[in-house]
Amino acid sequence: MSLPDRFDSASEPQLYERWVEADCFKADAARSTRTGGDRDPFTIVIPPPNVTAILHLGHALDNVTQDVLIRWARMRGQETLWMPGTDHAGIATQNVVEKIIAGEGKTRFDVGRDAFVKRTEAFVEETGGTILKQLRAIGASADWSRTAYTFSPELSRAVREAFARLYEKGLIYRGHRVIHWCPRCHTSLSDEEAEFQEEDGALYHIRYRLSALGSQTRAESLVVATTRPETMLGDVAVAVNPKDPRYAALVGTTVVLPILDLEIPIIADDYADPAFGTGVVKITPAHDANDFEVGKRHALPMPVVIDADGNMNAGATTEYTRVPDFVRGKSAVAARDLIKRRLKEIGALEKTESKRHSVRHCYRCDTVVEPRLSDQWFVKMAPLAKPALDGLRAGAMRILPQRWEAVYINWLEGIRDWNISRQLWWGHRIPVWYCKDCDPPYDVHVSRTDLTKCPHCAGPVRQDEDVLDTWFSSWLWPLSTLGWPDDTRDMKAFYPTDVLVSGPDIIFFWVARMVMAGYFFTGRSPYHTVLLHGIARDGQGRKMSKSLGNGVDPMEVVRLFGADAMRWTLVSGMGLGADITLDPDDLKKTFATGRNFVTKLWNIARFLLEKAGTAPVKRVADIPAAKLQRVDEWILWRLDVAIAECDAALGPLHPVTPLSTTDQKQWKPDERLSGMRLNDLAETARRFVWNELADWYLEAIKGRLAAGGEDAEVARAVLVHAFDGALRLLHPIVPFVTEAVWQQLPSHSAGTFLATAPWPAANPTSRTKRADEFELIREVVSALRQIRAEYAVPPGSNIDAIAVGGDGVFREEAGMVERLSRSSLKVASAAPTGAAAHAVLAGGVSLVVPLAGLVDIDKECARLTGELASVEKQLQGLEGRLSNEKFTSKAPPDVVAGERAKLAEWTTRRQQLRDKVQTLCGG
RNA sequence: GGGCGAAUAGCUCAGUUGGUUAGAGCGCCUGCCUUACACGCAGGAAGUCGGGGGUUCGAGUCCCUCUUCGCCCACCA
Repeated sequence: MSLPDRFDSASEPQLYERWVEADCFKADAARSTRTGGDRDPFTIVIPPPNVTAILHLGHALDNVTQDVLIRWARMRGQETLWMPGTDHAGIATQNVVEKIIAGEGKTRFDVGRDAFVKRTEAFVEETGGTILKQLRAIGASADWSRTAYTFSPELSRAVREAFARLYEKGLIYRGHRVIHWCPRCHTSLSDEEAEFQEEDGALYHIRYRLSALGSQTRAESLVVATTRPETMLGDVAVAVNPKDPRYAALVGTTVVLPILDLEIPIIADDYADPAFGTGVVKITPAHDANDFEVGKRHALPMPVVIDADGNMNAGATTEYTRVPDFVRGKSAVAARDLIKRRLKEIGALEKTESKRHSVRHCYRCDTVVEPRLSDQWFVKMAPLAKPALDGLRAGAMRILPQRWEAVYINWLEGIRDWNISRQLWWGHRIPVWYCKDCDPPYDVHVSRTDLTKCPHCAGPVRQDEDVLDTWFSSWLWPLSTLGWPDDTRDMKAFYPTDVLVSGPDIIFFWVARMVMAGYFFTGRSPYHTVLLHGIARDGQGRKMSKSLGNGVDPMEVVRLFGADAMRWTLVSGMGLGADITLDPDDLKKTFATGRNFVTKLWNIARFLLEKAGTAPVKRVADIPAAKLQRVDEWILWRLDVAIAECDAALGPLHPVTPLSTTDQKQWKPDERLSGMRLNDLAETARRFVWNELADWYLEAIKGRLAAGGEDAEVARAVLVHAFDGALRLLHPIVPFVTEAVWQQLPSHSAGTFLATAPWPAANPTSRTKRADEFELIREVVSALRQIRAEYAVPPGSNIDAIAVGGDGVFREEAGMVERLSRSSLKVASAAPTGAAAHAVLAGGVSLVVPLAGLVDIDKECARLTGELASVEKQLQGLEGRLSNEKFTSKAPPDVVAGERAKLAEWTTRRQQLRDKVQTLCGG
């Protein structure tokens, strides 16, 4: 039996198919302990990618992280569900289709609503879901039989139910106020969707002439500062602070709005900050959220001067008189220049100064958003935020890295109502019908089913034209994908879910809102752990993005090196929550780590199959301890160390301490920060399989395997066991190569998969005296190799080395030393020689290598002396601490005991070093 | 205006509650095509842990401060 030279990554899809055919990824609600089954559930819902998206590195990073956790949980014997699906992505998808239509010289309005929606459906049908296929290619072990879609009939039902319940509880209302409006997308946006960007702008100081000429002693004009002079056409007042003595006398009088020559009042309002500029602020209620509030307080008119396209016009229902001909129809940006020029001409422009300020942009198309007065549906958020805050504080949920908890808390504490109306066509139509014939309060009807006539007067009804914010369906995702609002088996078996993996950029959009929805609709947090990872950056540290074209294409990486190589590189290179930098210009170098590692695993398997064969092996547990060699005990011990460290890296699957306030569990403070360190898992497993199993164990048993007989059987059994254990630890990260190799092991039984094989358990007692002895042997061998390399002892010639240790402890291992160094190293005699000796000492066994003529004694002495000094220093510290009353009385007893033990250990070490220095340096 | 993060070997990054001589991968140097692997093996060089101050027996780790870069939040007229 032999394998090809390299793992063929082109075989990954076939492996994937076999998992799917064997239903390895399918979750069974009946097996969940919550429905009377015998396995604890473990659930992750995927952050649904946009249905038309194609896989980029950010997705890869996010989904590989989830897959590692999912595969780990599955091996831990959990009833594991990874819920896959896509998001209809209202605004994003609509934009894509609009762009296509634009290529035909048309707008969506030319096409018409019904035809446009049909067209978008067809587009999604045709191009959608590509990303799900790509997720398979990177090994994502999701339960595809449950694939969900936010716009499916089932999930749409959940959306309506959620809307109706919130409305019935008074948490959804229609609001008339200034919202963020994207003139390009032609829709309103939530606060979160209108992102700030720093820009260079200007602050224009405009002089408003006082019309109250009665008070002759005052200056006859006021100066207001604005970054948006074009909005002055919509000014209805200027405001000063009521406490500002400079203007107290002017309150109640009027100023003349330049250009329009309209008289507008001077009002007093706390909103005006005396310390800012001149302390006078112009009030444009229709085009500024703050001004709108002021306008409401003072019952001011709210003339609209900028239309839905962002041009200088009023809405159809408003008078045009405020927009003069010279700017009418011009864009706001163009109007700014024209207004500026006109103000200058009439001497009303006092001055212009440059100013850096933040301007809101549409998060989907980057257009500058326009504050706009309109009617929208809002969700009242404060009542929803409360339980989400309490839940985090009670430990029902944790966020890793923990620093994001402050961000989450800060946002929820200052939460504002959520505008959920979008003036789009692609999305869930708002389930509200209006009846013209009824009098209020019967004019608005929220319904779970489509209405064709008014439930009160049976007259004709008209459905709200708007659709819901995409995130209004997303925030229900952990519920809706499991069948909510019905009390389904999946809901019972898998809700609440366990971990949510995402990027910190959507904490507000999605993560926190899902928690709010979870508490509101079910009384429970939808998950107990939020794991936030970093973002992918290019070689220059720039965020990878489509627009910059600086991204690494994961599918290209898969094609070149295989999914495992990519997964390994990502997982091992990513600290908890840290960004990862990958150079898109040198994929070979960037992914060398993963590619090399996969090949190494493959080659260990080749060795095993060629040298140890495929004949059945004994279970290690059935081998009498006396038959084990030192190195066997050593590698078994090292395996247990690796398992324990991997377990520590991943932490607990879920919290176990009951939380009295709900039926959920809570994280205890000490476990709250533990686990989820996937890079530690990778590093620990790599060290074991490469630096211990391959570098030492494999080399050590070559002779034994070749010799055959009973001892060869022992070595075979231990080798298979140790490698099997390593493959289990590694499988969550590199599922393909480990599965391929694992199925070739002599211990494999037909029809079983590593994907569903049990996670190994560490035996805490496997460290033996003989295992420790092998540690010493490693040290000795390393020392000899060092000498050989440093002094260029030719491979063919001998080093006269002497083993000391009384009972010939090293005799059998000496042969191994010879093999390991691949030279003719000989153990010559059993007595130490001369003062010129380099000693490796430990545990009462020592080996002395005479170095006459080889070692630079001075150099070695300097090294030893330095080491001694540092040991002395450490001892001094320990002694100081232990003689400190405060420490010994206040520190926990086990800590003190630990320090005492350390002191003893270090004292011994100091003595050994002193002896060495004495011997070697003669003083 | 407020807050957060980053700065550790040539490069990309680990470094959990302070504690042995600060680690890994890639790159580099030396020697090896040794029958699993040159995508490899053995050995090696390379770090004032951003600067300064402080706490401590002991600081990459804790405190203060400064510098540079990045991110988030805010009614930045």
